[in-house]
Amino acid sequence: MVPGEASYDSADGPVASQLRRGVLEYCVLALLRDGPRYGVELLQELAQVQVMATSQGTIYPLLSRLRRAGLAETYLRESASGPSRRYYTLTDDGRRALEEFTALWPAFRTAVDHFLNPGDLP
Amino acid sequence: MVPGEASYDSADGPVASQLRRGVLEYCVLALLRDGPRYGVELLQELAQVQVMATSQGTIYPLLSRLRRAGLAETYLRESASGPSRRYYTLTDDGRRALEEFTALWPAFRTAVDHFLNPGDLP
DNA sequence: AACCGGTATCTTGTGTTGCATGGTACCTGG
DNA sequence: CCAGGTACCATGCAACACAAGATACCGGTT
Repeated sequence: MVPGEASYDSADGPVASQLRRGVLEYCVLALLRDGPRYGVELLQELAQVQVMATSQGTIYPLLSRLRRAGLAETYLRESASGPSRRYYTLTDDGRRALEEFTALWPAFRTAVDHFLNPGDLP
Repeated sequence: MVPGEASYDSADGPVASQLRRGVLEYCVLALLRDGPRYGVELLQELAQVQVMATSQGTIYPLLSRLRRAGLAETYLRESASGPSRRYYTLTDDGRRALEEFTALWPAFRTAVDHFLNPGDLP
């Protein structure tokens, strides 16, 4: 069985799924900026904003990528109730990647708005 | 040779490339909403907004998908200078898909802003 | 002790998608 | 007639979200 999926499942259409592509990674980096987090915890925090809700099958490969890419480091810590948790923290490279995205996002956001709403000249 | 690539090429990092995923399709639909367009013309209009600039290797498969999915229809029209152009127009399904995205986009936009900027309560 | 539900991590396989690369064809001007 | 611009399309690859499944630790109940 795969617990925790019933509550945190995405459950929205493929449009939102495609939107999450390439953005989810940086939302996770942003969450790590505020302190160490572990997998299921990240799932819960993402699910608080409906459109970002995702599943374990997405978050764990993503976290593995972050670690392989040197954007995050991990350590194990015992839990009061349940198995050990693997906490993720940002590296300097991770912080730089987040800043790169933060710098690019406004332009992208504006671009999509521009195409969606016809007629908006500076 | 592949002309037109030198000017309309993306030429930005992989971050922007990942951002375009799943959004490019709807930007194209939005452009088609304002009237029929053909491939190279779409490339030029997308390139006007730096971060959306893409290449023919992206736009033609995308347009084929739109047609197969029934979101767009096409017709051929001769050009005054050059080979015939394949113009794309929106179908009713295409208009619906665009509306679906338009309805979802603000929530998504806000969500990313929310994660990037810590501390923003309503 | 044995069992079970909850918590937690990880792997595998699939489908979609942006992109690089390359190929084909049409038209005009020198 | 042939070089260059315009335009379309196909192939192959890599990245990513997701579904589905496997494994394992814990505490409380039977």
